[in-house]
Amino acid sequence: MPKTARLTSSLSSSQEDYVKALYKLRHTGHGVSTSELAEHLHVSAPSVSEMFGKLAALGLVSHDRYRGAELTERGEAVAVEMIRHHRLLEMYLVKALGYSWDEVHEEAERLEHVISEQFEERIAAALGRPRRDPHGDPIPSERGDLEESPHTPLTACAAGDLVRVRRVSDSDPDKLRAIGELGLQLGADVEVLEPSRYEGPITVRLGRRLRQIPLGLAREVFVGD
Amino acid sequence: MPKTARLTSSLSSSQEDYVKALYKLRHTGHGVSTSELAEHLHVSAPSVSEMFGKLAALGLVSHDRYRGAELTERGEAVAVEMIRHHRLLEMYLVKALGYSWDEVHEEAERLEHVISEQFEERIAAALGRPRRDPHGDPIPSERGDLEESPHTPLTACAAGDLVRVRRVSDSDPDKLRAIGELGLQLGADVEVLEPSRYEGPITVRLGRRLRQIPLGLAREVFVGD
DNA sequence: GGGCAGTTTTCGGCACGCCTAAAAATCTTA
DNA sequence: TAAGATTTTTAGGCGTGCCGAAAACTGCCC
Repeated sequence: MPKTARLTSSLSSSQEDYVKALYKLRHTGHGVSTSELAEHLHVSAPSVSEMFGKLAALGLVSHDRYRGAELTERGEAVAVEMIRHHRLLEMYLVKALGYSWDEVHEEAERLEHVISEQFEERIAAALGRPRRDPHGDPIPSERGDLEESPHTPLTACAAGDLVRVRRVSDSDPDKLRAIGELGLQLGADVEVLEPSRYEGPITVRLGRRLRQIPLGLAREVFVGD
Repeated sequence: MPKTARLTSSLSSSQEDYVKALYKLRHTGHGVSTSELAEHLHVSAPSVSEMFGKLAALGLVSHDRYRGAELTERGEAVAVEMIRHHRLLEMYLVKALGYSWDEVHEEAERLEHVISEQFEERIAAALGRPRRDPHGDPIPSERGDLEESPHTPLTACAAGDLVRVRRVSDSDPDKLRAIGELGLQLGADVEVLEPSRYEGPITVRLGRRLRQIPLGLAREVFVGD
């Protein structure tokens, strides 16, 4: 049985970005709308409409005209492969090259489109095949299995809750940096002293220190036990 | 004094490839010809002609119509920056990720266009700021200084010469692999027993072993003392 | 110095990925 | 359910990087 060629062969960076975005937005009931994807990728609706056609022709997307698009099984496999690249790269940049968690996204975003399977394999091996990236997001296995991300936001905690930081949203580098400076590293133990009131900050205990976590940051932090 | 922005900002991968090629072929007396560059890059002459215009408009190239093109000082700085990226990446792939010297070129070729200055700096630091890449080619300094490559081919040696392998041409991965398998690593001590006769192999002593080096491989190996 | 070979540039065209404006379809709601 | 609002698609255009064919130029040789 010949080893499967990389799924992403012959896709352009743009196409890969569309596939990734479709995966990220897939929650949306039945298909991702043109305008939703356009906003997410900062392109116009016609650009998305056009790309839907191309990706459908490639068999990566099923497109109900005027309704929305969804990844096919093959499209999903491509997306998961891209996510594996991205998260492994982020982990490698942090662990091997000393990047901070707010610096990795942009670099990984560019690298993920050009690395070979060999590169992927080598950094995975060098890292000891990690299961999570620096933000706590799960790294898909080589076979494409992908766990779910922790999803209880710190804002959902009640006074007295004892929780551990499990994941931070990687959407905004500035917020990531701020969260890091507050000491909310992955694995940090947090006791919630006072939940947010009137959109104000959450008061927590972190080790011996008390901290006020602005609501805007607390929403980016996800916890578990 | 503000730090100079990266010279390669806003250049496309193609443009960077043209600049690199112009640097590589620069020996050619007065300017590189359209057809020479076209052949080197596997594109048509019209494509090169067009790109000469664009690079000239960017101030990276000076173009004598119908005569040929040469890098300007700025163009040369861009080329050296690309070469620094490329050679640092090759070294990193070998030293940090276990690539062999015949596997690195292609990967570096793709990565060099997308890495940030931060990435460059981090891998340079991780490697201890190496002066040579895995093939023995000099790595330009951050300031753009570039030594010359060793250039005495093994084929120029006479019987009895005691030399050391200093550089191997990185142009052909297959030859590189073959050269490695013969034991001609960088730094290897070689005694030339019998130079090539009638296009036949060169006989050398490598440690305790005698080796026949086919002429096609010997031409890729450069030596010094 | 004129012709001719070979090289270089111009011209017209194609695919890609993007855009705006306009047309078509769908959704909403009175 | 029909008009108006919204969304999506089509149409037409632009820049990049590539191509082949044709025109323009250079240089060499008689």
